[in-house]
Amino acid sequence: MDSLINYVQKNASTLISDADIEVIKSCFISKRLRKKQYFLQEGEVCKYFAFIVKGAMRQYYVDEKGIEHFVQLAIENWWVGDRESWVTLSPSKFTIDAWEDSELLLISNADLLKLIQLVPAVMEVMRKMDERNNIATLKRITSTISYTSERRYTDFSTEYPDIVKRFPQHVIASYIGITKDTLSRIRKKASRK
Amino acid sequence: MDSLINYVQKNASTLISDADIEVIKSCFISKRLRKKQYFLQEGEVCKYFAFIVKGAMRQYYVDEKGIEHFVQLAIENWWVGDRESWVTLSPSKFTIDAWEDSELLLISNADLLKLIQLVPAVMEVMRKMDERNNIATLKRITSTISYTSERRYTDFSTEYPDIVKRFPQHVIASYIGITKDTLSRIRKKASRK
DNA sequence: CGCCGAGTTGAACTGAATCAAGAAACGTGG
DNA sequence: CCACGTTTCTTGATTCAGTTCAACTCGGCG
Repeated sequence: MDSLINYVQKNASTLISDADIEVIKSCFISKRLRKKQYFLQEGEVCKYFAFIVKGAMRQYYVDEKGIEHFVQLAIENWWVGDRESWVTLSPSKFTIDAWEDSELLLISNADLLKLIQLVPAVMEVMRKMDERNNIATLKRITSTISYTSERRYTDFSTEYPDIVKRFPQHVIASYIGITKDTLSRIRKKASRK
Repeated sequence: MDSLINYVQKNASTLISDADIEVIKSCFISKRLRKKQYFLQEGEVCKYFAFIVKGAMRQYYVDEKGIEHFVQLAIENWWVGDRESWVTLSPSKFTIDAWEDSELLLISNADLLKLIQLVPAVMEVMRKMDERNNIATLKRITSTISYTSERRYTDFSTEYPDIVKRFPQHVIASYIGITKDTLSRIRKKASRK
């Protein structure tokens, strides 16, 4: 729990009282996942959004040919979940699983809405989370529609070196929208320098 | 102004009082733009986020070769602006201009933060806006990393027919990450049915 | 009328995908 | 701790989707 409280405090502009800390804690559910375990399977409703205390999670879409497209990769102090399914309680098109043994803190949309009312600082923190998310995804889109795959990879690995270290190459490749074969060749080319 | 108030009321779960409406109105600045006029030029700070009362706006990134990559297209009842620049007051990498004569309602980040404090319903509305934005951009990413350009175009034009109608083809092409030539061929192929 | 931005089209080219095969790394159970 | 199977990564040959470039058309609009 501490890392969540830390995260909230770091992103809030005011000091969080001990009473508020207790309220926040009471809204989350702890969950542990082993590597390869599912957090969400395609077709299920994403009842909980998760704050990652420890571990690494992958969110992906499986197309008609059965190919997995990784749309989000998340590690400690990030959030993971299918926002659309979580908000609308509709079945998800995505699958989310643990890539490392992970510790999560779960919260339902209803509980988060309540929590936001009770502790205004949480509202601020969530707004900032959304804000960062919006900014980051727009950058990702700019990158995919503007640059070559080589440029996308070098940009990504300098911006998120920790992510690149913790997931296998074929996952990174999929995330930036290329095949593992192409990424292997890009890396080979880049290392000859 | 009415369309903004409408937008707020539609997205709020409680009734907005007349007093609140006055407060909201007082925080926004009206602005008219003629077709082709800039709202934001690369290198400037995006001081204001804009609610589009009427018109159509384009946000794009110009790469080293001088090619424009359209990252956002917006019409009535949407928001436009460079979120990162607006929040951090750093120079923007994007250009935003009017594609039709437009009427905008502008607000600075500082004023929005104030307004959120004064009128809690606005907080709720902004959160929903962010939420939708996050969901939509993740869909866009899923689409660009998973599908062929043909599929991306048909999906986009069924989901946003109004956008497709109001912007020229080469802009739409850039938005979905292909060249105007390719889009022209895709459309030709699709019409032979 | 003349010009300019938008769209179309063909031909040549190219970056990346696909397919297949082999090497390396990894982890799990005996 | 070794052996075996699985997953990951590499590499070459081929194919293909999409780009590039240039020429031409069309439809406004000043």
